[in-house]
Amino acid sequence: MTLSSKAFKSRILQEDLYSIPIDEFFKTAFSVDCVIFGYHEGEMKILLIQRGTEPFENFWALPGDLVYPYEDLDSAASRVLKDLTSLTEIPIRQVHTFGKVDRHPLGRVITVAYLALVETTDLKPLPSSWAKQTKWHSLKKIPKLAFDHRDILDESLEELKIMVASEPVWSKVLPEKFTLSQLQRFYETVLQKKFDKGNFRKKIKEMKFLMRLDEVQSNVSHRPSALYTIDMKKYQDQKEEGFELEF
Amino acid sequence: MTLSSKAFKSRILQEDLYSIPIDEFFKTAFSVDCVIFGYHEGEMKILLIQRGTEPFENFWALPGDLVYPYEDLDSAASRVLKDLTSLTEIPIRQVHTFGKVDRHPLGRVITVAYLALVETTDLKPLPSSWAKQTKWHSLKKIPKLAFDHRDILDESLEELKIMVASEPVWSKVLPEKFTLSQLQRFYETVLQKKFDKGNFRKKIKEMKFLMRLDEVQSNVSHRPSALYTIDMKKYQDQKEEGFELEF
DNA sequence: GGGCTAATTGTATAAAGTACAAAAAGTCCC
DNA sequence: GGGACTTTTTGTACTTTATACAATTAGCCC
Repeated sequence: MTLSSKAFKSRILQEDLYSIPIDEFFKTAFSVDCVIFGYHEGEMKILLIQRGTEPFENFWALPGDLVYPYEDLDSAASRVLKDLTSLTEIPIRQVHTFGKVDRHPLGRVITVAYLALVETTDLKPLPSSWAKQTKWHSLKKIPKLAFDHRDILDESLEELKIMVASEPVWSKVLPEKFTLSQLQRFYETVLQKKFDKGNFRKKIKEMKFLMRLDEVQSNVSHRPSALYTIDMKKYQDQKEEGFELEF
Repeated sequence: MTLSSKAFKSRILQEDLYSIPIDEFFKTAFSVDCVIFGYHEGEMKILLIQRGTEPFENFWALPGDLVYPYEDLDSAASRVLKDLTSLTEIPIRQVHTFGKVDRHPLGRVITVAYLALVETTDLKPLPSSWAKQTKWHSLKKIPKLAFDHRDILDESLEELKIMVASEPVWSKVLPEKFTLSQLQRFYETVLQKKFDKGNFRKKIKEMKFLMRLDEVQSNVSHRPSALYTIDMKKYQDQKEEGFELEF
């Protein structure tokens, strides 16, 4: 990273190959967009910002930002998430890169989509110069979005559905100690599908890192449920063998 | 796409937010790299080029190129594939985007990885100023690769394994009319796993777009096999319902 | 025709998935 | 304290799917 801009550009390009002027290659901007899913008690939402500038002024859009020159892609996505929710330590997942020439009306902007799953309540609204407001929207009632953000959202939701089969993505949205009914409700919300109670718990127990505690719910007007938690060590083990449930 | 470079840059950036000089954002280059799998009769290979320039001169690397200013991402990947193999109409699949700050020793280069699957024999070697040679390498004997290309290869192979469960990716590497044994051999090669003959054909027939023809092999010194082909219309139908086999 | 090889079909068993019911353990209310 | 109520938890009978393996078939070769 010590070359001058000009030297870097011409060496990267191996210039003799191209008749296009070098600088044309560097009019492309690179951004990340985050699909931040918010889950709370059977409701899935998504965090959107309302744009404060053209293009698409006043439209709702996925939060995103340009990638800084000395910033890893993943870090950029984590930064966007943190700026909006103050949350760190949230796992994020790259979904897809969207690079159609005309996806941004002002010029060439290639964007890498990331997804994250957090508790809905964790939001600290943080309007800024580029966003009039920030708001959770129910997944069932998404407004028309700016750019190709609707495609990005759809693809991210598909990815989330795939992820729940092999990863405890719910670890950040369920309480530290949770019941199997809470877990079932999460799966039913994500996959939009009802499960039989008995059969669900048979299946979910193939996740051997589910640890039953010697503790039960209190203050519920019915038989109290046993509480479970994740054994992260056992999860790592099972992850290495590779496992995947079918729902 | 009508703004001047300067106007575009500053508007994209919504400049008041940043203390980093605008031009710093445009020293990032982005490229596509193609993992071109070549299959032929039970052997899986991969197409590599030997670099003719620094960095990593003489190292083997995945073929790739910068994305042109007015070129879709997918088109860039198709172009790289076509330049090397003369093949068009080959489906390609985006795998992942690699964007670590230090992945390229000369500067910031973000690369989007694509995979394609073609017949090994289709190669037309095409050395150029940036590549000393182009060669198929057996998947079992990959040399040390330039940059982070080994990671890219590994991830693409995983993606290919996932794809064969729900897509007839083999349509371009098996003859137009093929036998179920040829198909089984393909799956065994990709998944590195042997299957029982009878059970494999029971399972594979869940792909309802497999059409048995009224035609058999000839000139084989054993019972001739029935020939099959793909019914693309039925494939589209089944694709919409969504299906996925387990291997 | 008999031998050879791989294709194709079938079958018996094991494992997994599904639907449904019974028993258990709390609270609530009288 | 006892019965009603609710949800958890366990179990069971049944169906479907997966697995291992054997029997039959259809061509070529000699």
